[in-house]
Amino acid sequence: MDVNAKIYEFCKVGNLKSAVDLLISLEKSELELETYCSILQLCAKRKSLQDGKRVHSIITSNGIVIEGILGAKLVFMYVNCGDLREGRRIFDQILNDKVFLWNLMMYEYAKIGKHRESIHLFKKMQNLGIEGNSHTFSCIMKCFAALGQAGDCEMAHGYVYKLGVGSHNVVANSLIAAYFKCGGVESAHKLFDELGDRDVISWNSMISGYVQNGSSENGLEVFIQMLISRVKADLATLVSVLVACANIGKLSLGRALHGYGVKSCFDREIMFSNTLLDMYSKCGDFDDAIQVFKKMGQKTVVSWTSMIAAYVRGGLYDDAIRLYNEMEREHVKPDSYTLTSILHACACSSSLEKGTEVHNYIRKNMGLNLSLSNALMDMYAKCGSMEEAHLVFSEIPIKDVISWNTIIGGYSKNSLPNEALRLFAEMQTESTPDSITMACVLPACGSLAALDRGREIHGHILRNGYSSDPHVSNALLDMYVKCGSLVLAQLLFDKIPKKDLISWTVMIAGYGMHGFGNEAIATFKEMKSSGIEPDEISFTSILYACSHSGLVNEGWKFFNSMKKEFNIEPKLEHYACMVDLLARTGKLSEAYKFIEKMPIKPDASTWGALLCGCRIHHDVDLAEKAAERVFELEPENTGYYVLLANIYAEAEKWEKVKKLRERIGKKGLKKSPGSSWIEVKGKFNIFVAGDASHPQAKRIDSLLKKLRIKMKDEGYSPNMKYALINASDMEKEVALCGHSEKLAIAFGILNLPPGRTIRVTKNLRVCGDCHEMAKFMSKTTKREIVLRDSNRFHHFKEGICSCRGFW
DNA sequence: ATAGGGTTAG
Repeated sequence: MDVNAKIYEFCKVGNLKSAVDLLISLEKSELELETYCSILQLCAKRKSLQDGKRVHSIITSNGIVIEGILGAKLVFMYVNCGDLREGRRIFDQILNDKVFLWNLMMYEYAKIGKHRESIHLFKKMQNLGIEGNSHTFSCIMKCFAALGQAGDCEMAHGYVYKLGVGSHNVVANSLIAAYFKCGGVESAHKLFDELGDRDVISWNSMISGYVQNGSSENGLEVFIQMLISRVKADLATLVSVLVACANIGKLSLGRALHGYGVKSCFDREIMFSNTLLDMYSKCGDFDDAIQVFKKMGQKTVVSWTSMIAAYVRGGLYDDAIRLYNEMEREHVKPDSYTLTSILHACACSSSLEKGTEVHNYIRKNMGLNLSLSNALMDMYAKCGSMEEAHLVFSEIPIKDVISWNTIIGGYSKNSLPNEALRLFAEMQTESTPDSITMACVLPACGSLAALDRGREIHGHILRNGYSSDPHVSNALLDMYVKCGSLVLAQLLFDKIPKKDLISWTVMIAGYGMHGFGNEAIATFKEMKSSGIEPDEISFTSILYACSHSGLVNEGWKFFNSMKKEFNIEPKLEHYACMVDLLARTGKLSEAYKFIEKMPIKPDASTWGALLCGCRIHHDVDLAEKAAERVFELEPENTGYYVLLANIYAEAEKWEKVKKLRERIGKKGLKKSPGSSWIEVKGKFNIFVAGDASHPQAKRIDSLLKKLRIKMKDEGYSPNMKYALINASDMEKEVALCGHSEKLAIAFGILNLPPGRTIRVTKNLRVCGDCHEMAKFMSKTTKREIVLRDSNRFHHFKEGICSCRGFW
């Protein structure tokens, strides 16, 4: 038998080894070109680059010119075996006019994402006058779509029709998909309407096109049309329709599709099961999601990730982390989706330890991308670790709006408002803020009481039409409340068309902080009658409101209704509110008994609330009891030692003050000096007690002296009731109280136009002497003074304070 | 005598 025929026979039965062995064993052969072709063909089929290369070198050493069909075969072999570079080298070498080969090269580039190279080849092909066919266009459409160039899609569309291949199903289908990817929904639909012969892929392209363009409803509509047209749904159809169900919560349809899929044996397909699992999870049916997960024969990283995400969605963060650990034990490698999910779980459950572990895993195994960096930042921020968050932020080469929002929101929430505002300013030069940015930065204005800055941002919000976003309007509301402008908050609140639980809670808390207990209660009732159920946070707000206005009976009613009416178990903060309320109103022993009977362990702030009440009502004995518990629980908190020292001082128990000072002396007390600030013309002026470094220090001092004399003349006795213990060294301040809030108010009187409200913010609670003086100042200078201390607001007007002594 | 259109997770 002829050698050619022998090799051909080996190739025909797929015996590549024998074919190649025989070829190698031949001396300078006189094989026919077809023989080389058939053996190259088999190499391509087997993807055996090694054999292909051998054959190639034999061809070259036999001095055969590589051209025509043999050249094409060689290119095909190299491309198929994954050596695109060598394939391209030969492709460029041979003069070729075979459309097939051009298509092949274009496809390969498209496959690896080099869409531009693919289009480049297409243009070259056109220049050479080689006409494309349906394959050419389906490929080129995919490239245009991937680059998102809608104009190109239309151009190609016209071109395709001129050549007369447009009616070809494959081309039409790829055009439909391309239009969807470039946002040309209407063009896609028109094309589909005009398409005479719609196959299952035409329908699938429409369904998935709609779903991916955010109109799942339309996708389902097309699916129904498809059923009516009696086109049989395949796996891809089901996957797209399940995604649509997941997007818009169509659980019952999803279930029906589950049944259909099982009947069609798609439940063996991993893609079907994964999509199904995600559908159940997004529709809130965790039990069925778990069932699908359990029954899956094989699980990919996608399956695990979807299940983890399902737990995260349901707030079961510990379960999510548990499942992640289990996945690791099964040696399934997480990808960036898994990691963002698990980081989110760590963020929401404040698991800094696990979060850091995940960060280390990423560092070691894969490196960061933008979503991962954003998720990491969020995790660190939510765990209160802003240094780490900023480190991640600073290492992101190209930050997106989410990166900025995350870092700004992180600083805002972690009480670093100046950092938040600084980054917000920086963001405006480097990126474009969106509505979420507003909701992230506004709390920073709130915590600084930066009303002017807050107003500026409000302007920005109005100019950009962000006001209808509920997050934004709630953040604005909160900002105005915290900046002391309750009237503006009220106006804004009334204008919110759809008030949610947060809007109501912010308003209730606002009324409470400003001393309008009855308004807070009315608002709470209004909220209930509008059909919104309070949660534990709204109860904290209403209880605080009661305590700031001394409404004992109402407070008890709300506290008791929590469990009875709403089945909400009171937490530490609710107990603390009640202790605060009882203690402030002088029911000290009742407060003490209340703490003793608590079903959960009281913390420092519970006892601290009692201690506070003891100061107001001068009960040294109970104060000592409460203080001992506080010191046990929070030995490092300076404020409580100062508080007890003041209680002793007010009772003139100087020996005890001395002893307390000695006790602290051994520990070494962290200083937290009182400071107050006031915003004038957008600039913050910060004052620290006894600090004379302010440029206007002399003017302020002489104004205060004048006021002090006037106060005396009008019968205000120099106030020795309030013992003044200096927080930094626990020494009695013998001289006149030089507290920061007085300085700031005086500065406001000197620098703000008459009639303008003076808004001062203090980091600690207001001092008694300052409180008295502020009353006087409001009367004698005919100014409204709004003072925010660490606890609440004091509105001074005509010698009266809104707190009516509850502070 | 070789390639093609539609498909899951944040």
